[in-house]
Amino acid sequence: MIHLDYRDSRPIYQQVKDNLRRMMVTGVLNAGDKLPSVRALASQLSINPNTIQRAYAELEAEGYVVSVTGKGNFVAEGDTQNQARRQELLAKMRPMMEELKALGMTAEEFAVLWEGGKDDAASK
Amino acid sequence: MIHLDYRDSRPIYQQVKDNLRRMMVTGVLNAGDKLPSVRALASQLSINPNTIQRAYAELEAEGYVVSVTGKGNFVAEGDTQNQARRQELLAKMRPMMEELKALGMTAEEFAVLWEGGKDDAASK
DNA sequence: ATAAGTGTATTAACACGATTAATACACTTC
DNA sequence: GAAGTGTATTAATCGTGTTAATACACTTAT
Repeated sequence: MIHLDYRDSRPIYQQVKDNLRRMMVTGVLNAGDKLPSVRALASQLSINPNTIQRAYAELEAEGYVVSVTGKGNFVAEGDTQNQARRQELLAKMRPMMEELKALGMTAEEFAVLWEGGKDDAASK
Repeated sequence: MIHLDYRDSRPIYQQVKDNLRRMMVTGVLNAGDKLPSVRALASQLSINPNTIQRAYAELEAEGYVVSVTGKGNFVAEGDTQNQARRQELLAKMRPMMEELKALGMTAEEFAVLWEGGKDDAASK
């Protein structure tokens, strides 16, 4: 079941996306399952259908969902999901890694980081 | 010399930051050098002193600059610069790496990525 | 074929946050 | 104490992201 939190600063469509993604990853929803129609889900959550549409569209772009005009939205195959999501994350990380290289970071340091690097998080 | 481009969508303070950082990294400015005062630089670029102040403040937070009230802003030591910039980048990357782990990405795959991974960039 | 369901596209209103400005305060040096 | 420096606070402004309103296109079943 999807639950929205209006005190959360994150946009609605993002909350919907995360809810659905979690349900798909955890097996609450399985490949091939039909998702609620944009209007049905919008009505159920008392929000605009376009907001659901946006969530579905982005999930499709990420490979989690397959949309078919006139029929509905369906959960994509698991492998497809992972592949697409990986590409997305890696695309974001690549430029940062380039700069880290330029700053002299070594492959060894990076390997350590992948494990569970203990650093002070100096986020602004 | 700092040059601003008002057709650029990036904010002024960001352009100032990048200009200064580049000058420091390329050796046009060296550790210990005194930077122009916030008012002087603002006047020279015909912008508000607060904008320069913000640029300097963020560069200081990133370890590139040291500010001393009443005296001025100075270029920090090179090592400090790198350390701070690394921390910043790693802080951004960490959550992404966490998700990649959850998606089943292995240390080996990641090591390859560090080298020069050949992928299609599926940026939306 | 037509109605009722589905997803999609376009446009506009709205709100919030980032950016910049205005102004006053605090410190250092001469 | 005057003239330089950085700092803090507040407010105005402007963009952009988010959501809504509405119309369009496709599929299925009656």
